[in-house]
Amino acid sequence: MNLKQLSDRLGLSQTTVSRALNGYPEVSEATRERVLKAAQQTGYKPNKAAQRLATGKAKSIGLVMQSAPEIGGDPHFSEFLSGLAEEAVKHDFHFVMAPASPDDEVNAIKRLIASGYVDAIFLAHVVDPDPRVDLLRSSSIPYLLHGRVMGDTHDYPYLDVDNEGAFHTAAKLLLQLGHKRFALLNGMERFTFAMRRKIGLENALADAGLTLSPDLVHHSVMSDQAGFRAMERFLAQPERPTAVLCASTTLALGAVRAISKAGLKLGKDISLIAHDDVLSTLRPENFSVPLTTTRSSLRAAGARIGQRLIGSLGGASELPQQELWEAELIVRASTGPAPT
Amino acid sequence: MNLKQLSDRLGLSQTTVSRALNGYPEVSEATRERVLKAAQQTGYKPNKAAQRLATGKAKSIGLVMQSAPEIGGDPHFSEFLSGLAEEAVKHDFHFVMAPASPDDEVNAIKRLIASGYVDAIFLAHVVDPDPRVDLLRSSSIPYLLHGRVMGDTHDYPYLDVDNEGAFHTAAKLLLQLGHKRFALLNGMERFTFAMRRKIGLENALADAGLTLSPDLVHHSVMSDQAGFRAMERFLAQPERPTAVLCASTTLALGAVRAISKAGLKLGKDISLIAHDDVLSTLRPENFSVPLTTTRSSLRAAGARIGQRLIGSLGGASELPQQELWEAELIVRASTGPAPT
DNA sequence: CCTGTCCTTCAAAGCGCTTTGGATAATTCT
DNA sequence: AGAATTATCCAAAGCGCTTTGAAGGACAGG
Repeated sequence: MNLKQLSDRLGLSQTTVSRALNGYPEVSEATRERVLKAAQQTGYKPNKAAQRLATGKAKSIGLVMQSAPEIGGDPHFSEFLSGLAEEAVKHDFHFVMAPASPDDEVNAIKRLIASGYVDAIFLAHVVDPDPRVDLLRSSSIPYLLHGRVMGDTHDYPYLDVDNEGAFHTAAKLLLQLGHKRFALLNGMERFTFAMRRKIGLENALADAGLTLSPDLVHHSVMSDQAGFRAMERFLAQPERPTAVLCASTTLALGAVRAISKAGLKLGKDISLIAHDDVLSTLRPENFSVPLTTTRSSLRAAGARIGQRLIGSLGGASELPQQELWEAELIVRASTGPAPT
Repeated sequence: MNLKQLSDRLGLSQTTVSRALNGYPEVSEATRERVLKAAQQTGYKPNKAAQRLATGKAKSIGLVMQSAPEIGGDPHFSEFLSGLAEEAVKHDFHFVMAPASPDDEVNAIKRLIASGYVDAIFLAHVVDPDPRVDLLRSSSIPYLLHGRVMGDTHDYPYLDVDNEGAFHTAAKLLLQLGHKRFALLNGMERFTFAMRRKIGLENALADAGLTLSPDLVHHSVMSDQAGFRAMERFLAQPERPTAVLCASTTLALGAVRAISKAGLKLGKDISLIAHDDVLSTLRPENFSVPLTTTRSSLRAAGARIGQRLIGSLGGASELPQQELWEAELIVRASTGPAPT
């Protein structure tokens, strides 16, 4: 069933039917109702591709999804997506996901833009420098980043968590508790969120006249397994750390396991603070020793990004708009005074 | 840059340019090269919406994503997606994801089909009866299920794991070890995968003249938290179970925590077998006591589904095709003889 | 030199929708 | 009553692509 068939059946023109369906005022209430009813009965749904072609709008936002055999699914990704979806479903938007191998992301974005399938583009996992951001900046399609590049040029729209501040605060708490030897369990080095977290920690240490030993810094994907291995390595050092900052609860899971395996008590022999993205399947308060965390909901970020992206399409101001969310420091049992 | 502009610039007709680009034989090699080069230089990318409108094909597969404020991100979902993406990226396919609230999924599928945006549809989280499956069956769009409805009418294409067999086997192992009192930590009751797992366990017990106590069955979302709570409840029973079957490693995570909190030793006081979807962030071999599991990779299933779906569009046989994957039983340290 | 073939290219129609610029009929104003 | 609005509705163009049917040119054979 298409527009033509529907209008033939009603004895009306396509114009009128289209207008009736889309709420234009130039049709009488009587015919509008007639049209609506017929559309309902016949199950008529407009063809989006045609709509898109005619209007240039399609109520869809595009995102490229990194895909490679060695990259597994990321719970952070789906947590974020569920927030985005929550907002999208309210406005009848959908997503177009273009999978791309890591070295082909720029092209994937180009294709996405040119495809005419999407009204706006979302981008995450910002690196520095980031060619994808440059591309988006020079294109005319609306977009929004989750995260930002390094440096102070803030002429592009983003939403980011204050990662530097979060780890700075966390480190300060540990310093106040008397800790001197710190370790960092971080995400992949190339991501700016990881860079900023490291900087936050380093600055806090510098303020206290301390430095971060390169041997006590680990960068990797954020899996349970990676956390375990890295923590085992840390503990094997001649002078082992008494304070650990951890970029995610999944990493913390492994780290905690390594700690108890070594016979150490969390919150006593060793203190740990993890960043908590509020993953629905893994809560820091449910760890055997509840985790002190810097918290910022990934899902909420997704929802907010959806809101802004969809809002900007509705004709809201086009100004580059930035948003920086502070993470909450939540003290639980995994932190305590430095052992003497 | 569109086709018309490109062809004007080349002094050729749109027809010729289109044919050159799409590899038709009716153009001379000389002009084909000229066209290809120009397309490259100008960065011409065909508009997918127009292509779709003209051909009816769009190299895209659709999926609806359940979204509700109370549903968080699901690591299983993203693990599966990464498999699907792996295959899609090979064939330059993309996904169209329509988020829908749980009570609106049928409509979301209808919209997806009518939208003209997708060539095929993928569906997961099968329930029974499942109106979405009925809809797909009666529509003419190619589709594929991950999972299947209950009953023996197998006239629709699916790929499923033999959940019943997996839990049957797992239960048998525990029975051989002398266990008599079983508990089940399952996924949501409405999903057929959960139903089948329960049946597998019940049948194995029945063969041994045992029954499953309703007090020792728990259905919920598969989160760490849910696993913890349920296991605590199980352990509080007057006669506590000595064997536990667990529908996922995330549930097992919480369950194991409850067990150690109660001062019990896994693999000794209590045995546990979990189903392992091979989530990249949570490996059963890395649990403090490595977990005995029934294993079946979700990511592999995603890749296989992508392969079949994309293949069927390429004109392969349209026969309803079924596939049932056996899960591997992998014995590790979380299972041991029943305590006497 | 003319005709029949093949090779290459093109004009135009069509995919299903929106939207511009009228046209017609109903209503109001003078 | 006739003129000026206003309320409804419509024909046709256009979005960017593919594809059908046909035309023009080159080349061989008669």
